[in-house]
Amino acid sequence: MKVSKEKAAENRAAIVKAAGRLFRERGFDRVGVAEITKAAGLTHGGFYGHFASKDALAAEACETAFAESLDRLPADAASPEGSLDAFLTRYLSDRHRDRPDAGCPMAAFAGEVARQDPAVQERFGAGVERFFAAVEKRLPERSGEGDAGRRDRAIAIVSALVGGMALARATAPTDPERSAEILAALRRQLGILGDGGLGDDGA
Amino acid sequence: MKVSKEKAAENRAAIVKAAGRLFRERGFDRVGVAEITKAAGLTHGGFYGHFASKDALAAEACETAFAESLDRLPADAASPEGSLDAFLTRYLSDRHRDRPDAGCPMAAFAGEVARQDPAVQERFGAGVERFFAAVEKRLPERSGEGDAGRRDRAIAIVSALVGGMALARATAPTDPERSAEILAALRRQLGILGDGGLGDDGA
DNA sequence: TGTACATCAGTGAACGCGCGTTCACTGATGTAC
DNA sequence: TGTACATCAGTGAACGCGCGTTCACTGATGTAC
Repeated sequence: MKVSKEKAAENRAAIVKAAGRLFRERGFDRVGVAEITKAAGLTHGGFYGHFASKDALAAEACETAFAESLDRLPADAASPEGSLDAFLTRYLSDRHRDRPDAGCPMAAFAGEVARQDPAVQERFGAGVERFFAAVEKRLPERSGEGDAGRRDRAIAIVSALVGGMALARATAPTDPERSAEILAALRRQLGILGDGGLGDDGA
Repeated sequence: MKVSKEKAAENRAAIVKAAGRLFRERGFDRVGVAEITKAAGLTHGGFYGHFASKDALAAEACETAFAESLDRLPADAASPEGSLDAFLTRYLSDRHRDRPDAGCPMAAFAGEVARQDPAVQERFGAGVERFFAAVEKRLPERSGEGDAGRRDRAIAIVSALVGGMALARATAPTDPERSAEILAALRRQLGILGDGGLGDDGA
C-alpha cells in the first residue's frame, strides 16, 4: 500500500535511526536488513526503494550517528556542560560503556571500518576529524605550546578514549572489575591531561 | 587418508596459526572455516576432528596471537630492544598499521570481542592484563608516584595505542595523511609520556 | 468540489550464495601377533 | 622382522540456515479533468 510522501520520509529516517542503533550495538556484519526495517516498523521488501544497498545505509547511519554524538556537546566550550571535563566524564561513564547503541561511533565502529565500503570510511573519517577538532577546541592553553602541540594532545586524548572504551567493553562481560578499572584509570589520567598534563610542567 | 600423529599435530598448529593471521586481518566474522583450513593446506572436513567449533578455534587463535605478540618483547626491560621506547616506536609504525595480520590482537579484536563467545573474551582479557603489566614494568619511575599511579599510566598508554591504531587503520584507505598524522601525534605525545610525562613535572 | 486513474511506497515470497557443521568414505598409520 | 587388520586424520559432498537482493503484486495517494 502506498503511503504519503511525508510518511515515507519518516519511514526512511526511522530506518537510518534504527540502523545507527543496531550497527553500533552489534556491528555492521551482525545485523541484517530485515532486522533493521523491522525495528523501524516496516518489512524488508521496500528497503531498496530508499537505499541503493546495505552499504549505502551503513554510510548514512554512520554519518547520522556522528552528528547525533557531536550535537550532544554544547557548542559553548566555556559553559560547564560544554567543557572538556564534562565531556570526558560522560564519555568514560558506565552508562556509555553499557549503551554502545546510543554512544560514540568511533568506539563502536573503529575496528571494522577498514573492512567496510569506501562510503562508510569517508563518513567515518570526517566524523573523526570533527571529534579531534571538538576536543582541541576545549583543551586549556599551555604556555609555550603551539597549535601543533594542542592538536597532538587532542589526538592522543581521543585515541585513549576510543581504545579505552573498546577495551572496557571487551572485558565487561567476563571481567567487570578490570573493565571498571580501565575507565577509572582513564578518568584519573585524562583529568590531569585535560587540565594541562600529558608532558606539561604544571605551570 | 590417515596421517602420522606428529603430522596431525603440525596440521592443527597450522590451522591455529592461519586463523590467527586471518582473524586479525579481516575479523572473526568475515573469515570462514573453509578458508582457514585451506590456508593451512587442508580441507574443511577434518576441522571438527581438531576443534569443537569455530568459536573454540577463535579462542585458541586469540590466545596464540597474544603469546606471539608478547614474546616479541625482550624480557629485559633495561636493554634497548626491551625498552618502552622501542616498544612504542614499533607499535606506532606504518608497518604495524599495514600488517594487522601479524600485529597486536588488541588493536585487531577489541571492537568485536564483546560480541564473541565467552571463551574468546576470557583469553582476550588475560592478554590485555599481560599487556598492561608489560608496559607498567617498563615505565620509568616517577617521584612521588605509587604503584597505582604507574598502573593508571600503563592503562592510559595501552588505551591510546589500541585506539590510535584502530583509528589509523580505519582512516588509512580513504585519508592516508590523517592516518599518518594520528600515528605521528601519538609517537610525539607518548614519547614524552613514556619518559615521565602525562602529568609529570619533569623532575 | 468531485470523480477516475496513474503513480509508487510498502508487502511478502522467492532467488542465489556462503556459511558452520555433519557424515559416509578413504587409505596411510601403527599395533597385535 | 614380517604380515593382517583396526584405527582414525583427512576428504569432499551434502545439510540447513540466514543473508542481501529482486520482483510481482497491492492499495492508498495525489493529480488531471
